[in-house]
Amino acid sequence: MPELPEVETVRQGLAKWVAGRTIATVEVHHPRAIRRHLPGDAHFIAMLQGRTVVDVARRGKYLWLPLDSGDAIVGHLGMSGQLLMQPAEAEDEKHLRIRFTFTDGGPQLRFVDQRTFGGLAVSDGGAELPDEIAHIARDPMDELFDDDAFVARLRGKHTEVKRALLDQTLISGVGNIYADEALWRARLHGARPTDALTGPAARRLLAHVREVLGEAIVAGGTSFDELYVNVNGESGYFDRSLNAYGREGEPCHRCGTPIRREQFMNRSSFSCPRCQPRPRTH
DNA sequence: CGCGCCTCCTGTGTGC
DNA sequence: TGCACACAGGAGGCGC
Repeated sequence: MPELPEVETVRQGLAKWVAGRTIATVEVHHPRAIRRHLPGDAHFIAMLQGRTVVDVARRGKYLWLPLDSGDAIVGHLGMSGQLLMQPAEAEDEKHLRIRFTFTDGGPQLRFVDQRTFGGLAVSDGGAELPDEIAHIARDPMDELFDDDAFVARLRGKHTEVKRALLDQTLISGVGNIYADEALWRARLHGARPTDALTGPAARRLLAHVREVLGEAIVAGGTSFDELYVNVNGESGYFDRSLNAYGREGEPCHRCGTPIRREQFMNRSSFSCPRCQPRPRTH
């Protein structure tokens, strides 16, 4: 499930393989793959053909490819999206949605997406920061992320701490897996109310978020199945380092208590019953 | 306006 | 063996 470390791994691969190359052709194989782009496929294609990719940028779980035109390709992988570099002769993937070829005749860029929660769009004049991403907060790996402002906003919210970590307008890039991992490291239950967190506790949590994201980037991300791979089709190996996510019934790596699984926000949450006691409810 | 629930989508695994 | 259903979950939209 692509979160910040997986998207950053893809970004690095794309930067290496497509920066500086000029787009020759674009094929759209599925209508849902083009997101929020009202003018349609023809316009999407026309704005991209003949353009040179200048760079590959990321904020949170969003990627964008600034073009020499000043526009940008904006992408989100959703649940199952992949951006793959493939030789022209490679067989089409079952869920191939968009294909880019380049004027140098080298490897193609393919957007492949089983569940079609992901998609690409063209952002008019979005090379610097696409409008489509303007509402997304900076992520904690961004050197301009404001720790003080984050702590103040977090503590000012009237919600549960895991909900806040998943709020991409507060802090971006954290999804279900890394939220659970950061909460485990911080010894906090996800249902803890944000307005009851002390400043130091909020700062410790942020430090743990940053630490787990950093370690996962080094590992190339977390792959449970074939749905997340880098641009060369390779899996990340951070799943070996997980302490909470997906470990229901297995011993906590700190205290040995079996990890519990709870339903939260219509999805699974994993935590240690002993290290992360549930807050008292009133 | 803040908060939280619902929905989109498809392949895989499980239980009867 | 086959069918029904739960599950995976990011994020936009909408209702309270």
